[in-house]
Amino acid sequence: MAAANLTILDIAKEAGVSPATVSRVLSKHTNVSPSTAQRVREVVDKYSYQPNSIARGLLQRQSHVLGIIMPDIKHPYYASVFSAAQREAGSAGSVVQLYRLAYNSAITDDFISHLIERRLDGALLCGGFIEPSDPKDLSAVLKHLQQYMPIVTICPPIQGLDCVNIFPDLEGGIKKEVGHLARLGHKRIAFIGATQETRSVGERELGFRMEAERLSVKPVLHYENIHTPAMGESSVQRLLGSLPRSAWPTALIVVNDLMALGVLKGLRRMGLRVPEDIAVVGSDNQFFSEYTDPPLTTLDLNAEELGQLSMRQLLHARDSKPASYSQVRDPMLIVRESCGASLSGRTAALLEGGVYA
Amino acid sequence: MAAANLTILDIAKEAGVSPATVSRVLSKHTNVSPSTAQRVREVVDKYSYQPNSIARGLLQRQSHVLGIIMPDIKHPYYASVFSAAQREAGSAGSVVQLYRLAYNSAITDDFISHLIERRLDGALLCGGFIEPSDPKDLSAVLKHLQQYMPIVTICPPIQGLDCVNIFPDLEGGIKKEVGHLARLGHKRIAFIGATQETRSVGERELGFRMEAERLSVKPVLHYENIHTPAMGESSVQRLLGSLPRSAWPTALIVVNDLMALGVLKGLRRMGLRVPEDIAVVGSDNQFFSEYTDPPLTTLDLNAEELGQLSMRQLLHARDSKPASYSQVRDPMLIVRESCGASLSGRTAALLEGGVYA
DNA sequence: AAAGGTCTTGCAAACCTTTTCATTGCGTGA
DNA sequence: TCACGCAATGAAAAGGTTTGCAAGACCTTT
Repeated sequence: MAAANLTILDIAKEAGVSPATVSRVLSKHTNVSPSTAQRVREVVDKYSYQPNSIARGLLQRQSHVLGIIMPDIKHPYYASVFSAAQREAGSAGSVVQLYRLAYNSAITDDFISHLIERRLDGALLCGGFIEPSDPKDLSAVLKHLQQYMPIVTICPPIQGLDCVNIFPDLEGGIKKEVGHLARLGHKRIAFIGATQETRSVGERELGFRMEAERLSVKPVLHYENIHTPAMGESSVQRLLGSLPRSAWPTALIVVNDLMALGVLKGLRRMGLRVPEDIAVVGSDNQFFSEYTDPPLTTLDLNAEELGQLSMRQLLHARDSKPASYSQVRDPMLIVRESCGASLSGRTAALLEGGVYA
Repeated sequence: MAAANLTILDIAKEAGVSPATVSRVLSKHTNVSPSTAQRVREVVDKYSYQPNSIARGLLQRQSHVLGIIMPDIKHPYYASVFSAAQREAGSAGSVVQLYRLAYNSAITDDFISHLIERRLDGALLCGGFIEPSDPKDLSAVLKHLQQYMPIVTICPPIQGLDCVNIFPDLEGGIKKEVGHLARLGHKRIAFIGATQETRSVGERELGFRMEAERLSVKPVLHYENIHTPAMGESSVQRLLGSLPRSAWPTALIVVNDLMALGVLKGLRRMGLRVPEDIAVVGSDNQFFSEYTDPPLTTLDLNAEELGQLSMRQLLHARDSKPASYSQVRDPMLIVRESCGASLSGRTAALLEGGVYA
């Protein structure tokens, strides 16, 4: 297949110079006379020679390949992170590889081995990794990986692991939502979570519990196995079905907008109006959230910024530049119509420091 | 960073054998005595040694890396294709890299050079690439790439290019939709397209025109620049705004479900009911299409199958196995409520050979 | 007992590039 | 004119693995 497989040696011979000179012309053209450079370039063009980046990588100990680990590229959140990270890497002349780590599977040594074997320049770990039975396992495994390449995590901080971590403050975000709903008069609020991404769901739940207590709002928790729209649809039916109407929550906080999409449909099927009968808010603003009926009040996590920033940090770390830092991003409340704040929306949004869109 | 950087030589020395033997133990353990193998494996485990796949790649002329070229991983269609392709590659022990080729940019020699430089094992080209001014350019550029690696395309077939091509029959798909709508009594149907993905939109438009003529349905064409939900929203307002009410189409075929999402919102904003006032159908069933209000009648392109199949073909080609073939997939009409067939839906769906979901 | 196998292992080449070091040639300042 | 510095170039090593070839060891068969 690789029919035209000529090497730097062939080019050198044809141009009547040494391979070293060709290499110099092709990379940083230092100390090579214009006439020679010209001649070499002509031969290179003539045969449209492409240096073999594998050989280069071997010598330079840099593959210019970054790994991105995430559970599901089809999830819009991950797609956004990935897209931004890819772009950032690309503009630095590097390329990204996707490694899938399923939602409910721990990071095994085998998995790590794959990454090491590839001699990646760095790894971006994105996703609320399941906390293994012994929390030390996770950091131990990742520390092993760290001996080979820099890593940056986009998930709730991992205890005992020293690396750049960039993640939104989910706990604070949910508090904003609870506060917003409480201010609209809701006294009984339910949280519909998913047991899948243990750690990121946990942060949200914590924020929910704390703020609910602080504001004397009665919390109702409900969990489903996975977070798909279908699960959202069935979960809301199950939740409300299990409660006497008098005990129904008046507002629903859904762990992510994908499930909220299903929740909205479930409520529609039950003949309930949103937000008149029950308010619904999501929690990770996706492209479709603006187009649901009614448009979904939610939290913007700024996934693109997360991806770009973390990749930038990873590249810095690879080039052993300093400036590595960890930081927590502040999610922004986006008030739309599903929370019932339409009339006083602008005011309410202002109170939470969010926007009314 | 790569602190623990020991080589096969170190392992060989420690185990008291030659590097060749270590290599043999680690790969296909052919002809190596059990006791030696045991000893080597112990040392490997002790130091948790990982062979350098870069060095291996150099020698074997196989990188075990496949490239996937697409315009936008955030688009659910591409995400699905990518996801399935990644999975398929992964189960064959290979890894995928994403290369982004923006919607409106042609495949340049520079771009191709990048791929060649990386010495990929193959490339998957996914997306309705803009036909360059001279159609021969495209196939010429790709033929150049083909000299270095096998390629598989997931787009309308490219004239003059001999490679495996897997793509749904968009033309036929739209015909099914037109037929379906005509059967429901629609006489004036509009097609809302996007000028972005010239070739795949073109196929759809062709099917639309042909079938509209055959069935004596009056077609109305309308184009927008890019296909985002926002564009869908504004486009439908512009389309209807430009026509006297008496000339309004009674049904809208939207080039993809992302835009249809916006169209639905635009109609809602104009106070029009779907499907009572105007019917809407999409054309590439996405995860959210089932959850719109009303649920969207659309065409299922089976993106996952596309991704899996094409990657499988690519891997076959890499291993120079025969069985390469091109094929056109038949999109399936999914009748939901937005087309107004809810009552006779099951029947109508049957007529088109689709499903009623 | 000799000849011929089979199994195991090591040697060394090969993969293709980059980079250090040395060499050559030329110009310049003393 | 001599010595010195600098620009341009080449030779060769290095990077880590795989694999063809050959050799050695051990066993079987006649």
